[in-house]
Amino acid sequence: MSKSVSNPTMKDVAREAGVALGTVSKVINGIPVGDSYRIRVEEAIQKLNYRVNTYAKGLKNNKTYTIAVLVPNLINPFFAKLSYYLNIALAANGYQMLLYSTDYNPQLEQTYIIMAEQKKVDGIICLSYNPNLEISDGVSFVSIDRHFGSYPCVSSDNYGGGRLAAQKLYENGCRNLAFVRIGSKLTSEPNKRKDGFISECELLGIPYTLKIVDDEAPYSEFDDFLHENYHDGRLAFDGIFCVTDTLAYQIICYLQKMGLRVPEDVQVIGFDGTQHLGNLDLVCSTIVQPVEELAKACVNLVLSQDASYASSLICLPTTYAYGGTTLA
Amino acid sequence: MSKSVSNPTMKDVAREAGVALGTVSKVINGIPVGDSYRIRVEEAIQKLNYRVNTYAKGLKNNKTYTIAVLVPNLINPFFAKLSYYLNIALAANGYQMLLYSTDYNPQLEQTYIIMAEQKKVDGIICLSYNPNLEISDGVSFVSIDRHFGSYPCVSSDNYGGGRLAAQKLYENGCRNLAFVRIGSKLTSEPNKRKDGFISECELLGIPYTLKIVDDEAPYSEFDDFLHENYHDGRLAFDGIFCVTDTLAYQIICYLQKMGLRVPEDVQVIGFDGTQHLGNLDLVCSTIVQPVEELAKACVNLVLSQDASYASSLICLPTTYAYGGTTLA
DNA sequence: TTGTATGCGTTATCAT
DNA sequence: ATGATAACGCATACAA
Repeated sequence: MSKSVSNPTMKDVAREAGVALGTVSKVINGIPVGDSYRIRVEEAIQKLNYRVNTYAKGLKNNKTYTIAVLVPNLINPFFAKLSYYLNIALAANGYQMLLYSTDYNPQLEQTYIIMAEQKKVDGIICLSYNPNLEISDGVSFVSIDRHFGSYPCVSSDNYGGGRLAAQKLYENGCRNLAFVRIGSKLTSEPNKRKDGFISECELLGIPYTLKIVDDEAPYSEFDDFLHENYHDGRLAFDGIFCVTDTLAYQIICYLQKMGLRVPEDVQVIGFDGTQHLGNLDLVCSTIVQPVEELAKACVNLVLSQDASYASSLICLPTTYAYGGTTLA
Repeated sequence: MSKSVSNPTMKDVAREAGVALGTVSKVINGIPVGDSYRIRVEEAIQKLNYRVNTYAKGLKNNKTYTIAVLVPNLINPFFAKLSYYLNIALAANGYQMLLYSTDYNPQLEQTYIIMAEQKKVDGIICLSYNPNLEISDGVSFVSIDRHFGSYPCVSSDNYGGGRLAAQKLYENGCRNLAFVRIGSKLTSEPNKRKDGFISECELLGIPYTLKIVDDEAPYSEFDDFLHENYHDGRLAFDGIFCVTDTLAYQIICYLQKMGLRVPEDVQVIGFDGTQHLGNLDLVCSTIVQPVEELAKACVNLVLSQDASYASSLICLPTTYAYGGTTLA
């Protein structure tokens, strides 16, 4: 009985305005109706504070104007920033965002994919390292940073970024480099940071050392690594490329504890472009991922059901930014 | 025709299994049916890769298992962390999260509220400073940090946090304090940080200075403020309480540029408990907001339609954490 | 131009 | 225990 009070429907609006159901629908969807009708309907909508029920609408249209976004978490500033720009890019296109935080848990990822499909989202944007994700046919799916079956993938130019890092260290006078990463063995786009780095080192003809530790290993392994390469007050390297800014931050702490000065004794470059507290200084000199453009690319892809993008890899250019841990 | 291929419905499952529609529904909802039936239905579901359409379900049940979350952005680590824990707390209750980033734009906030209502979410959790937000009757609404009409509000114990800051500075030997904030004039819970601070200073009988600058003012006003209180190589204060960690970070930069040592010459306390890069060291000594508990409280409130919580204010205790910018 | 009737996928109320 | 059917709120093809 009080149904009409708590949740007015189109029927209530029609009754209030004294018109037929179809007329109300037309007014709502901007289909021309007689002015006097339109005004009466609009007044009734105001009066009842009517809101269209997007569930009923979606049921009819098979369109929900909702995109699911799966990220590992929102604690990592890169994921947070990405989610933020995804939200904005989606909103600009009239879409809303269902956010799922997966904590890198493959089972959870699969669960969320299914939930999203059940919600009949118009597409899924997903940052996952899980190679076995199952996505139902016909779902518009875009992957970030990991190439997935026949789905399009958006990523920074990690290879180019790796080269750029080596090049910048070289330009700043480094002649003996190290690359450090904590690393998933899964093939994913960020792995190419190493490849690009190596390629550039060899092009430049300078020696380099790699230190890649297991996903589960403690950070202290890096401390050990540094000490192993520290003799007579000098580090074996004069430049270190870290696979992320977070790692760079750690490495810098270790270096400072060893009494080494950054950048005077060792220069350090990270990757991501992370800023302190979200919008202040850079954490370190870094290869910046174009997060806003990544987000836009994802949204464009997921919304354009253009099959010609299937299997394609969209690589966006990275840039170098000085953040105090290199000479320039 | 190929409808059944792209998006199988319960009807398709029923046909495939050779049972009636109602039987399928029962299997899906765990209502007991004959074993042989259940198995046939389950097989058909597998075979067709059937997914319930939550829109149709929501239409029937008036329940969507979706909560809308409105935050200003995900760039600020506090908001990001809050959203993260909200997501987790919601998931733990079987709810999904529609995230809206408002950029402090009141018009956008209102638009998103309406969108959320149209999506027939089961509730809204909102961090907004907009005093004029309109929420439809019957919508479960929880506010964070700002008390709103007759809706429940969840917040840290900002008053207690302010007192705690003054107290800790005093314990560490400070005898002349300053409070700085960049501040909305809107009444909101965080304003109580100042009140608590003042109250504690007066209790302790120590002098204090307030510097509250306009929302729109540049940060450099703080630099000016510091210089105005800097004479003969000494700052007038020996302890500064900053309304957020972000501001504390800035203040510390200014102090260091002036050649002052933190914490030897001046001690600084922030508010929030922000960590560098999301999960590493604290930015500064700080009053920590219990973000995870805040999130849980919001979720409990928004899900429990208990009217007795109307207008109530849930204040969660803050704690002090040493972060290197105080003596202890 | 306006009103009526049907169906979207699901659940729940009935008979069977 | 199972199967047929109405209803949820909306859009649309069609009739008036």
